[in-house]
Amino acid sequence: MKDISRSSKIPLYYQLYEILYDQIQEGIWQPEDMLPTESELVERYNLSRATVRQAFEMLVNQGLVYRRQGRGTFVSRPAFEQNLNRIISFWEDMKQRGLKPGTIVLSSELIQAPDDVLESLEIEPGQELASLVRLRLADDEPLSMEHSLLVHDLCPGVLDQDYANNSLRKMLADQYNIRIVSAKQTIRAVPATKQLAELLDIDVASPLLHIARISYAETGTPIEYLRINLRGDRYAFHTELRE
Amino acid sequence: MKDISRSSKIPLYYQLYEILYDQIQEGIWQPEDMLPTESELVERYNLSRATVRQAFEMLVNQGLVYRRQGRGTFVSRPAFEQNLNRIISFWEDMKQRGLKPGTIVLSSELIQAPDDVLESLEIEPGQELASLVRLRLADDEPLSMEHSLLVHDLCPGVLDQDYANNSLRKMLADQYNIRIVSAKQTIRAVPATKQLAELLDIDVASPLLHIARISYAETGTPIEYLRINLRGDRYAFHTELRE
DNA sequence: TAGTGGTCTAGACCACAAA
DNA sequence: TTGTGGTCTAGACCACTAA
Repeated sequence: MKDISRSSKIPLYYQLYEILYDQIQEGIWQPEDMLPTESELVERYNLSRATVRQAFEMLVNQGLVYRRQGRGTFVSRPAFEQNLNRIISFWEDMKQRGLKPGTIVLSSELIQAPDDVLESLEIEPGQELASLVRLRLADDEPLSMEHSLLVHDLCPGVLDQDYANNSLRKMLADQYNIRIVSAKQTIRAVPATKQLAELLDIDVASPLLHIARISYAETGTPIEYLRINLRGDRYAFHTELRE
Repeated sequence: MKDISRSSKIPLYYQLYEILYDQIQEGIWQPEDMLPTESELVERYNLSRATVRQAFEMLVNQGLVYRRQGRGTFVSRPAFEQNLNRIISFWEDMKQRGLKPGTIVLSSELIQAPDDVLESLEIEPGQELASLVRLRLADDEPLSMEHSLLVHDLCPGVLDQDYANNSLRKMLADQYNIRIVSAKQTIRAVPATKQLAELLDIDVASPLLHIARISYAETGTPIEYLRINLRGDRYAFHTELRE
């Protein structure tokens, strides 16, 4: 069982949040199951109650659990997939959709920042970016191409990792104490270029869902410029609207 | 100046939240203005710091303010267009984007409900639907094709109106007292059919953003099944994500 | 260096639900 | 009555920002 590291730079409440989050994702608790009580977690992990509550609060804000005074904390039923308002990893997304995720790293290198991302990432011309290109598979079939550009000064050496098996977000959190907490994105429908068509195993000019996303750390600092091209025949967004 | 009541049943943090919320709404602080610090509020209202932080947290969660370690708490700028979480009319959308809206009604008729919408609209086979097809223009150029299917029993005679100049939502609210308050939608990238290509003045198989949306009244009753096909070269969604 | 918000502790009392 | 989460206090130390 995972534990909490006192020496880590990652806040205790966040470590607990990750533990609980993972356990819910792994299905250790099913919808409507009651989670451990606050006092159980206080004892189990040797934390104060306020710290435990802070972790729970994150889960509540995400709609993953709900709390009832006098009763306990329970796993929510999965809502209509809400993959447009929340930042989730590719792996989580595939799991929610019942598909088997796969990743092939196509390239991983340091580059000079191209002009078109300078403003988005709030950096100067010539600054170095870590460029990571990954082909994503769902049930062993190509699904999408992801191109990440990271401000290398903020996470030096970030490319010395194996991103076929590790989440970039997790690496940023664990190794550099950078937590991506918000993002802005634009979604378009675009035709597949010849290169994309080959990689994704579709016809040239087939419709793709194209996402351009800027991700920010808690401080509001831009961390990543991400472009995703998703096969239009294999992927759809689901979202709920309010008045 | 409003104050906090210790005898009230309303939690102290919530009372403070309301005070700050109102003051922001009243424009006492403008975007980018710094709010009082935690310790100022602790003194001013005789609260503990944790209570003050709880009030701030609510404001942060709503996106009304943001906080920066070492600097302070500031009023947020009005957000990046949030056209994926809110139901807005075509008119409002065009206005926000600075484009001139236009509408051409292509067809308006009663039809038997096709099988593929029965479940979505929670109706029986053979039930009558009002079908309304509109071409939408932006700056006098074709932008999208919208096909609405309405449960006719809930709004009889709804098609006896001029939808070139009137909003369907407004008509439902004014004439039938039906307010659409929530919706679920799916967004895909699809190739333009020959018919759509002609209407939208694009090449066959050009990428389109396709939306399928079910809209619900306050009671949770499905009202409308809407399909929109938007030109990929002229339209993009913008949205913000959170952890 | 002074002042900000971020994290964390160790208590306390309360409201609510279930047995 | 017992155990749950909800509210609140009074501290402490840390990380970051700006002067």
